[in-house]
Amino acid sequence: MSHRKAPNLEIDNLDIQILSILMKNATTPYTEIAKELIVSGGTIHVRMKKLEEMGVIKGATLEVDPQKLGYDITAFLGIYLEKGSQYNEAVKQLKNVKEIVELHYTTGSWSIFAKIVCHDTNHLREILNENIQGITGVQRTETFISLEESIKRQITLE
Amino acid sequence: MSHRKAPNLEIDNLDIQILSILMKNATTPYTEIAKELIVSGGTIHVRMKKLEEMGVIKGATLEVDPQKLGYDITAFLGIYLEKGSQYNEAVKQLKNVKEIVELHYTTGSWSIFAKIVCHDTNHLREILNENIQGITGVQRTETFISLEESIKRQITLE
DNA sequence: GTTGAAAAGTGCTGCGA
DNA sequence: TCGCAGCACTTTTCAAC
Repeated sequence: MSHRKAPNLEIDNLDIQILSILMKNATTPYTEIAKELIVSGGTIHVRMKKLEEMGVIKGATLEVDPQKLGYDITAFLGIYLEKGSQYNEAVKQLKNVKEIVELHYTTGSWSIFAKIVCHDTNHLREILNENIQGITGVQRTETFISLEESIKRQITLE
Repeated sequence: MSHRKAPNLEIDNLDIQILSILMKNATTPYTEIAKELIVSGGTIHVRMKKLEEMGVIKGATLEVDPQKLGYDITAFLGIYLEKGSQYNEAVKQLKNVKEIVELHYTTGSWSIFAKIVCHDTNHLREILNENIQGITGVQRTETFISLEESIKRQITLE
């Protein structure tokens, strides 16, 4: 009887521990992870390959300090749409606003909730007036400026 | 006359281009970046070292898909404090709530604005009731659940 | 500051258990 | 399925421009 063993699609404790280490520092060498978890480097490699194939790992990104690059203002925008059905079209246009780094379709007061990073308050006003208020279906917006980011981290696994 | 030359603390166009490439994919080899920008691998290394020393680079993190790890709910919380002066103490306690991945001190309706990632609606309710409502100074909270994350990216440099 | 190449360290692959 | 060992590649260093 033919019996093809599918790659193990379960995520076990070892996988979680590997991910936990790399989520904090993606440049940690496999050999160091292996030593810490008391397995071989090859095992780390196999597990990482599995996790990539499963789509659990979306990639590795470099974290930069926006302030050091002249981006001083982080703000949140609640956007009211005339009709909920305009969501897709609005998102399409909002994708062109490079200062928007995160955008959600949310329950509650607003249809759209966005996080935006810009140089200063003038820059923020420009984006609001010129790029966002002009989008089809956008009724009005509420802005919340972040005065301090006290927590910024990834989810803690398990 | 003693004249110590400080390391060049300016960020030029080459630095920006290097950062842009690595912000999309932190695993891009230096040799490949060098080839693309038509400089040597050594130069990339020197620039990266400078950017690290300047604190522009905060680290590299592995991006995972929370849903594939059983975290299905992303929500935003607006938290009202009785007094603004309770902020520091509240943050200290909120840091222990592992499901909170981002926390800001904001202008507008709320004192605190948080992003939270959890398993399901029950888990969210648990955190709200048991971990957040009990914190000193927390008056009430407003919850916005993300039904769809349409944009998630880093700032576009220059 | 940049280059190019040598040295050190890491990631990858196949065989064996 | 895991671990070990050799090979390929990348990062790091350094003398010279």
